[in-house]
Amino acid sequence: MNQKAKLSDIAKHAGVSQAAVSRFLNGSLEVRDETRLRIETAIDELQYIPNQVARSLRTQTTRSVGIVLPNIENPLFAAISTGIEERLRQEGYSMMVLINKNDLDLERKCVESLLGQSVDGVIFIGYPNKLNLDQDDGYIRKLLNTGIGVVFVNRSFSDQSARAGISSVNSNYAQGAREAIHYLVSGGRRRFAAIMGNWNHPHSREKLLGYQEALREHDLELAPGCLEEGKYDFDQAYRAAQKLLKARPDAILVANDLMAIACMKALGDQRIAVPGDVAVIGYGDTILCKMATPELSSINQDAYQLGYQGGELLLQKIKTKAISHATILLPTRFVPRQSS
Amino acid sequence: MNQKAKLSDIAKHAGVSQAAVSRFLNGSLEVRDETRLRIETAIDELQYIPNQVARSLRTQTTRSVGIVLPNIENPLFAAISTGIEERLRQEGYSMMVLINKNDLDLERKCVESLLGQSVDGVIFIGYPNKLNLDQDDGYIRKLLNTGIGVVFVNRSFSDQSARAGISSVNSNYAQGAREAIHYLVSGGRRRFAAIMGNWNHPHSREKLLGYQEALREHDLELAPGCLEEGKYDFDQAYRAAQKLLKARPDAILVANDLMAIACMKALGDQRIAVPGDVAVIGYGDTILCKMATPELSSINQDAYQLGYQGGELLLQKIKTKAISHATILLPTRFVPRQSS
DNA sequence: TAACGTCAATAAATCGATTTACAACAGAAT
DNA sequence: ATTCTGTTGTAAATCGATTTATTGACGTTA
Repeated sequence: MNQKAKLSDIAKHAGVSQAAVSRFLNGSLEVRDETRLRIETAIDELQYIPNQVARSLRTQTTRSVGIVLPNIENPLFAAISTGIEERLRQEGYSMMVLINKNDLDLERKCVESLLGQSVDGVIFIGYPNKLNLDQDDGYIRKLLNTGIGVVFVNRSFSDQSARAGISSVNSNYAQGAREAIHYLVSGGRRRFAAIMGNWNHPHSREKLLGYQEALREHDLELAPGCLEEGKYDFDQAYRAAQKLLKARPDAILVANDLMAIACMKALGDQRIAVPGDVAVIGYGDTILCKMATPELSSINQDAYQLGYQGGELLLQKIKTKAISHATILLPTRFVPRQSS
Repeated sequence: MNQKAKLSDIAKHAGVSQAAVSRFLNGSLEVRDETRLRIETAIDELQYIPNQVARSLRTQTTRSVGIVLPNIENPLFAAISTGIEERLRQEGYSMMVLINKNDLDLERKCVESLLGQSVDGVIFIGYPNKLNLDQDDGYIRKLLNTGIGVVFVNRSFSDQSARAGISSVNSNYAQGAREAIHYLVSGGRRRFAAIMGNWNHPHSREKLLGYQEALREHDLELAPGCLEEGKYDFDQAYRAAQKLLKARPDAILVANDLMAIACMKALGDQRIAVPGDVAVIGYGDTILCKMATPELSSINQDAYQLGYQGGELLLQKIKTKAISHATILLPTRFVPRQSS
């Protein structure tokens, strides 16, 4: 276990001052060719790697950001994280991943931990399901008060007052939802039903609003008994589909692909043909769509891009120290496949 | 944007020395009740949060570890990461996630970055596909030389000499594979075929060896033309399945669940009944199994536990500074469902 | 009362970088 | 030769905590 070299060792070995080495490393000011050469060989020979901790202490910047999300196993969040990582790595930032398990108390602890670590920014992904409006954003405001950048990706604001200073990237959920309805109606479907996520989940509501709005344009509506809550869970969605069938719909809109597949399974088990008798539309256009039989029509949401843009917004905030905020709304689009 | 309080502010505000505050925070030595009280109120009033960067510089320990993995979107890796995060959070460690994209050069850069950040340990998950044996573990040895803990999770050693000092947690891939064969044979299956991942992928080989070993015990074997490479890809697996059908197998073993579903789709498209004509077995026992129709038999691998144990091993290494290494092999087991 | 031991509090050094203020030295202009 | 400019190098301060060595207060014992 060899001792790691530090900057003063390099300076001594190269016969120059520490400041010279530091300037060389950061390129802030020029150094003479000869000096540069000696420093370079010294760094090479001693295998010097700058100590980022010491650097952070002095510069008050860590080149690291925190990512807070409900869980990594949700493919949507995983894809968003990938996009973020890609953009951040391009600029040499690294990312600390904290999991809030959909629990606001845990999220508060994550934020406190991040405050101690002096990250340069924080990205919140997704919306904690277990939601108490009153306890929400005290810690988020505290975060903002320290002046570090905050970005929401695929997350709505519970409290509008917190919006100040927070940039966000979200999907235009209603848009793709409307497209799907128009497609189905022009294909002759008339009796619509829907399986949504959680009633109080903002994105679930947006999707639903999109469906309803487009239906109204065609003088149609979701009849009573044609709306169920699937809680984003496979088994619950299966049961929800069974209930919906009593209303004899000819098209079922489902808030994500996983539940849509559960729905198709329920239909199959009842010998109901897809798309013959009933069309099924998922949401997210994930890899699951291709796997299903018949292949699942869905609404595409570019998760990677969501993350990439989120990373971009955060970097801008960090670099410009801007107090203002940007709001990006990425498009969604209907992707027809065999199930419709 | 209020200035954050630092330790010296607390000391001044409470009328004590910095050392007293530090001792109070770390509980290393006792402080008088009265002093303790004054410090506590000072911390409370000034909303003090210790600066982890300064602390790290002084103590030479960051309470953070690096996680290096090919990508987050693979459900196996995501589940492993979740297990790691859980165990690390229990001890107050946080995790930096670096993605190597299956590229050893990128992985080297990840490691260099981690060296600069002075993480207390590094966990490598999974095996980089693009593999050049000669260039492999220079940087891993460098990592070991600095004395920080290294743990492999679900990753084999390319170079046995590097094994010294590295702890590892892996699945006993062959075991579950053998179980599956025994089950199928006792169910009357005789003509076996397999779709593996990549030929040179260590885990793929382990699974295959398990299959072959168990087949030999029954005086059976994988006939020529009954082995295809699916590259862990849906479409390739679909084509691989089509080819295999020429050999008229009555059971197909597939190296992961995704490819197994592709295989079932290929069978369905040829009007071959599962499990009537052919049994299909996946690997991983992921959420996909329940989604498939018929539900997919698979071999369970406890990914979360893999990660949790990996975190545990790393923590032990960090705390004891042990040079020795532990090797954990977790069991896998066959889970029969409708497809067999 | 002097001497001693205990215990809590303090002042100052330290971790490894960056950065400020200043010195040294070169070459150009006077 | 002297002064001025502009460049490059240096010493020392700094970031915010921990930790060592030391002091000081207090109680006990001889």
